[in-house]
Amino acid sequence: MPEGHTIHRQAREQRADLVGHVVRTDAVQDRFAGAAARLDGQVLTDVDAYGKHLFQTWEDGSVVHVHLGLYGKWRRQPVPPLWMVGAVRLRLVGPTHAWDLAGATVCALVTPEEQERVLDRLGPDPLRPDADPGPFLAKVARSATPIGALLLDQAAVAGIGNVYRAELLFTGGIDPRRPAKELRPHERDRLWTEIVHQLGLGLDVGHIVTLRDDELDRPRPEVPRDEGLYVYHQEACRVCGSAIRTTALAARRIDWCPHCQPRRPRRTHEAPVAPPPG
DNA sequence: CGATTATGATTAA
DNA sequence: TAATCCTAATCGC
Repeated sequence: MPEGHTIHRQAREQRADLVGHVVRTDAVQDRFAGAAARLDGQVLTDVDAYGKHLFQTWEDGSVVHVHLGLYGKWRRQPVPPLWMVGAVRLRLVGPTHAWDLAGATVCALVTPEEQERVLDRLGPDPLRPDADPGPFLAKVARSATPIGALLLDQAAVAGIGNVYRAELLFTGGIDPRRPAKELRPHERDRLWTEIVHQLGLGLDVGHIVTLRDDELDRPRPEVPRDEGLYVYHQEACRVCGSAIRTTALAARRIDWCPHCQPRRPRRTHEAPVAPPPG
């Protein structure tokens, strides 16, 4: 179940396996049979990821657009491919490895213009080196939407999913229910830094692992946990032990620590206390 | 073996 | 907000 880091990882692996090679295709599901037949025997010239969207560019200029959605999966196996799991919609067979696609929300043959239209709808992708945080920061500063909902809006920032939004707000120390525009400038900037850092870590490691700065140089505490997460589907906060709270935001569950993510930003330096009147 | 849940997103109401 | 697309793992009976 993929967020942006997964898609970028798969794009990287497909580039290594398939780009520059003649690819044989095979479509098990009828709905994509025609497209697959057209691609069969062509050289795959590029694979690239934007947010959660994957684009494969082929020799004749056509583009395969894939969005895995909630259930979609790419499966990689050696050549010749021996097994087939589920309803495989598209099979790409390269010189050494084959890639099977199943369950994707989107698998379509598009033109470069249609690809551009998809990209136009996306906010900056933190996993792309040229990502410009400007539009994201401006949206946060302007929007009354809860920040926890805005992080799932792919037009605001591309590639964040339900696990990352919860974890990023934890490492950023922000209550997900706070209206975006009420974040302080340093919290906005910090949030973008966290997004770039944590998704980049996920891309390198191959799965979601969030790390707060203060734990970077420290062995992680031996607390039972799923996949090294701070709050998502956790019962107690790994840092302070508080009971994790859960609610729905943008129609998805979100978990947060009421102590590490206070509703009001905690002041680094307490304001001078005014002498009591009278 | 059926019900439930899931790292997504669009469309209709 | 709800229904829908569609796959797979997990859990309860």
